[in-house]
Amino acid sequence: MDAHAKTARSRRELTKAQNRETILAAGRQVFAEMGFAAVTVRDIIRATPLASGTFYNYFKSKEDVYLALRDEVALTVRPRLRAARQGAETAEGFLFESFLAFFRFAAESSSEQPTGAVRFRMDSPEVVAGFGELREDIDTAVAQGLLPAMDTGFLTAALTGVAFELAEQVKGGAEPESASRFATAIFLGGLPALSRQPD
Amino acid sequence: MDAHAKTARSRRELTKAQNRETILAAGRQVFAEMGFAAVTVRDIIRATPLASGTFYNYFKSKEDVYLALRDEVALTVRPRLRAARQGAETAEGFLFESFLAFFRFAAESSSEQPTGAVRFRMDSPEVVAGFGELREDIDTAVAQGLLPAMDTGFLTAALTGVAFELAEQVKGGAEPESASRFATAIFLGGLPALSRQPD
Amino acid sequence: MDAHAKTARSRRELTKAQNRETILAAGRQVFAEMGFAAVTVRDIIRATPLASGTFYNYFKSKEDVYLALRDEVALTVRPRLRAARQGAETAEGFLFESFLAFFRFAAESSSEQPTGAVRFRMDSPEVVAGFGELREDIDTAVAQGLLPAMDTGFLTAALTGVAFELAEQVKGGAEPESASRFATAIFLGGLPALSRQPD
Amino acid sequence: MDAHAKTARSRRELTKAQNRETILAAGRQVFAEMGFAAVTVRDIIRATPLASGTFYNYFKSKEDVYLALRDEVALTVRPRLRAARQGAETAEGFLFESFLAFFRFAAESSSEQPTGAVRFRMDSPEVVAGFGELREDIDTAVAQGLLPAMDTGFLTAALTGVAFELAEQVKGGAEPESASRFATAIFLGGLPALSRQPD
DNA sequence: TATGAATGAGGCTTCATTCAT
DNA sequence: AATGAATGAAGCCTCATTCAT
Repeated sequence: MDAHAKTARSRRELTKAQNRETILAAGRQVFAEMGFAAVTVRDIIRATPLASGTFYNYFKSKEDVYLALRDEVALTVRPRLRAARQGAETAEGFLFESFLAFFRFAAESSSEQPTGAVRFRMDSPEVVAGFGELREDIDTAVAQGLLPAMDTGFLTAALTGVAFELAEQVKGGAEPESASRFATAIFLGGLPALSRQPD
Repeated sequence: MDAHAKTARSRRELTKAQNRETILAAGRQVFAEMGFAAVTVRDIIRATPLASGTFYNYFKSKEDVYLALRDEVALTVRPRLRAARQGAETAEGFLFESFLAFFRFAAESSSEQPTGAVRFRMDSPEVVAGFGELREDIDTAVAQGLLPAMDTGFLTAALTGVAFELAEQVKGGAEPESASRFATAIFLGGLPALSRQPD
Repeated sequence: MDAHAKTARSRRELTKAQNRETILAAGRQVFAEMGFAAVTVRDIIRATPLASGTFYNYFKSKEDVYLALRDEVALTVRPRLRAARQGAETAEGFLFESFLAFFRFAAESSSEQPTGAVRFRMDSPEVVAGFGELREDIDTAVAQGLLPAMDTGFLTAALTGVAFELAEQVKGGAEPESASRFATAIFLGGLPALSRQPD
Repeated sequence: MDAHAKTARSRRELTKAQNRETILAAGRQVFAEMGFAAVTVRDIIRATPLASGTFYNYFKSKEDVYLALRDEVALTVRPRLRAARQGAETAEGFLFESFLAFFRFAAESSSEQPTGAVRFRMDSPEVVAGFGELREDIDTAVAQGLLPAMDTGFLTAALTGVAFELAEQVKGGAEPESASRFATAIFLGGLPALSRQPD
C-alpha cells in the first residue's frame, strides 16, 4: 500500500508539473495571439484540456500567468547574457556578445502579435535585470578607468532601448549578427563608427 | 435667421467637440491611473459626466479612444520635432534639439502609471513617424556624405529605443537637457564621447 | 404671403405623405429581410434618409408600421377578392376566381425571408376579412340551398388554411392558376375530384 | 467507489436535464404569454429560478430555445400521427385518425396567445414532416390506384393549412372530433360531402 | 416639422470564481 | 487534486425615446 501510494504520489507530482506547464504554454500562446489586454483567464483555460477550476490550483489570475512567463523568460535570458559577457575579453566583445545573445533569444521566441493590438514589452524587472548586470560590469569598467564616468542609469536605459527596439527588427526578420554589429558600433563609436562596419 | 441657424449649428458642434474632448480627457486619466489592459469602457464613462450611450456616439471601444489619444500625441510631438530639426545647423544640434523636444514633451505629459501594471508604449505609427522624418533627414545627410552609409531601419530603431527609454528616465525626474546631451553624445561618438560630456 | 403659405403647406403635405411612404417602404424591406421579430425601429430608420425623431411623427413603434403595412395589404387584396367573386356566376368560378386573385397577389408580393427566421403570417383581421366576406357569400348560398349546411367557422378556417399554405407554394414558384384549380377542386369534390383536374 | 462515482455522475446529469427542462418550460410559458417577438432572453431567465449565466450553458439565444421547443413538439406529434395512420384501414379512417391525433395534441397544448400579438406558426420542418409522412402514404395510395394522381406538394400544403387553421379553432374551444370529421369530409368529398356530415 | 445628439434603461453575454462531487 | 456547472456581478452595447435647435 505504501509503495502504491508512493507511486501514486509521484505520478501526481508529475501531473502537477505538467499541468502548470500546460497552463503556461497556453498562456504563451494566447498572449501571443491576442495580446495581453484582450486575454481572459477563460481564454487560457480554453487553450488547455483542463477544467476551469484546475487553473486556480496553479495561478490566481492572467497577470499571475504573465509574471510566471516573464520569470521564465528571464530565467532563459539572464544566464545567456551572463555567459556572453563572461566569455568576452574586450569591450567590443562584451557588448557584441551581449546583444547577440539577446537578439538570438528574440529570434527564437519571435511570434506574431495581432495587428492593431497594442504592443507590450516583455520587460519585467527580471528581464531588465539582465541589463542591470551588464550595468554592474560597466560600473566596474568605469571604476577601472576602462570607460569614462557617466550616468549609468542613462546608459542602462539607452542599452535597453536599443536592445529592445532592434529585437523588434530581428523578430521582423533581421539577422541577429548584423543587429549586434550595429548596436555595438553605435555604443563604441556612435554614427561615425558605422562607416567602419561591414553590413 | 441665418445667424440664428448658424449659431445653433455651431453651438451643437461645440458641444460635440466638447464631449469628444471630455471623453478623451477621461481616457487619458484612466489609462494613466489603471493601465490600458485594466481599463473598461465603463471606467472611461464613469470618469465623465456623460451618459453611457453617449460614449458610443464618439468612439467604438477603448482601443478607439487609445488610438485617438495617440494621434493627438503625434499631432503635438511631430511639429515640435520638425521645428527642432529645422532650427539646427549642425549634426549635433540636429540630434540634440530633436531629443530635447521629445524629452520636454515627455516631461510635460508625464503621469503616474500604476506600479506593477504592464507598461505600454505610446508609440503609434504616428509618433514613430516623427522619428521617421528624422530618418529622412539623416538619409539626406548620408547622401551628402555628412554621415556614413548605414542601415537606416536599424538607426531609426536605435534612435527610437534610446528616445523612449530615456523619456522614461525623464518622466521619473531626470532633466530633459542632460538626457538630450547623453543621447546626442552616444549617437555622435559612442561611449568614449561621454567623457567629454559635462554631466 | 397667403399664397406663399399655401404653397408651403401643400409642399409640406406632399412631404408628409412622402415621408410616411418612405417609412412604410423601409418597413416592408427590413421586415422582409430580417423578419419581424429581429427588426428594431432603428433598423427601419436606418433604411430611410430621415432622422430618427421624424419616425415618431408618423408611427409609434415597429408594430405600428407593421399594422399599417397589413392594412395596406388588406386594402389591396380585399377589393380584388370582392371583384373576383362578383364576377363569378357558378360556385366553381366563385372559388376559382377568389383563390386566383389571392395567389396572384401572393406572387406579386413574394419576397425572400431570411432562412432560419421564424415565419410570420400576414393574416391580420383585415386580410382574413377578405375571406370573411367570402364566408358571408357562402352563408347566403347555404341559405339559398346551393350549399349544404355546415359549420361556417370551420369552413372559413379551412379556406384560409388552404389559401395561405398554397400561397407559400406560389411564392416558391408554383403557378397561381394551377394552385387555384387545385384548391377549387378540393373544395368542390375533395380528393376524388382531383382526378378530373388537368395539371 | 464505482457506484459512488456513478451516482455522482448521474446526479449531476439529472440536474443538468432538470435545468434544461426548467428553461424550456419557462420558454414555453413566456412565448405563450408574450409572443415570440416580444420575448427576451431575460424574460425566459426571469421565469426561472436560475442565474442568468446558467441560461447560456444550455442555449445560445431565444431562437435556440424556440427551436428546441419545436423539436420537442415534433417529437410528440409525429409518433402519434404515425400510429394514427398505421391503425387505419380505409382512406377515411386514415385521414380522420390523422387529423384527430393532431387536433387532440393542439387541444392539449393549447395556451393563450396575447391578443394583438403577431401570431406564430409552430410549423418547423419537423412538425411539417409529420404531414410529409402522410404524404408518403398518400403517394403509396396513389401508386396503388386508390387515389387519383395529383400534385402531392399542393396536397401536403392543403392538408397542412387545414390542419393548422382548424387546430386554431380547436384551441379556441372546438371539439377535436368534429373538426376531424369536417376536415376529413372536405378532403374526401369537398363541400358537397359536408351535407352528409353530422355536426 | 425635421433633425440628430443625449439619455439611461435594459438586453445580451462573458467573466472570474466557487464548490459540490 | 480535478472537474465543470452554477453563480451573479458587471461589462458591452443598442435601444426607444426625448428635446433643444
